[in-house]
Amino acid sequence: MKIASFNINGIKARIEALPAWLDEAEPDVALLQEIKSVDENFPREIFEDRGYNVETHGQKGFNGVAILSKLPLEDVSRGLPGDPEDEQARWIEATVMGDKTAVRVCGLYLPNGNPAPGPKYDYKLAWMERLRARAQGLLASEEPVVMAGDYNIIPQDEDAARPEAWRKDALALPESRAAFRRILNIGFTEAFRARTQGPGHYTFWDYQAGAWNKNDGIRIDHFLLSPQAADLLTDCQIDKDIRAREKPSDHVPIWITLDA
DNA sequence: ATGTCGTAACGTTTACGA
Repeated sequence: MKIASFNINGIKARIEALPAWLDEAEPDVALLQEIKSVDENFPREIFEDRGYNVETHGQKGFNGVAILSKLPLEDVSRGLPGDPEDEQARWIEATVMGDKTAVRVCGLYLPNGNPAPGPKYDYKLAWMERLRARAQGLLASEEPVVMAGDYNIIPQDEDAARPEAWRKDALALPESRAAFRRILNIGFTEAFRARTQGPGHYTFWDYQAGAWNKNDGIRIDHFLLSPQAADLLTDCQIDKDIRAREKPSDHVPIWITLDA
């Protein structure tokens, strides 16, 4: 089972590039972030024509997540538990029925949190605590669980080309990194680091200041696996080349394969 | 020179979020 995560930065803007990548990469499941569309306007037919089931959780203008799956989906749930007041569309989960095993798949768009300190940073940290609580609950199922998306977290200095430039940024502040590690510490495995060590691996390059041409990137899109999912992990890669194409997102896809 | 995008709206330009 191939599961990909891709922050597309607007479905309208990616209406050509996204299907082109899907046709090449052929993920069984694609978790999308920043669809920037209400559910009614999401162009589901483009994906249904390719054999995908489409589940969206959108809002007007910003945020928004979606699951595309060629495998059957069950028990779709929208919104991260823990705050009924939270209007932001950043979380969707569903059970993917694999040939051998069912996998609980969660797609997430974690708040950016800048500027820090401030109310946006407080929201980010509170959201991460809700994420930890949900992760704890999912662990209890003792089933394969995958939580993937744009975490807006640079886990370590080696995950940025210029770590000093991010020192005071919400993506890299010690409190942000600690909140991310708290989720790892309850028993989740970061798939990319389970298979690849060392610096120079990025999933995001800013549109500004020629960041792509200078390879001035950061690694902020991640797959976290429960122990039962980590047992099934066979690969994890970043589709870096996508960033050099016409009208790219500022993020590139990251994907895993599971023996499921 | 905060240098780029994408989206929305009291829109042919500005504000906001990233």
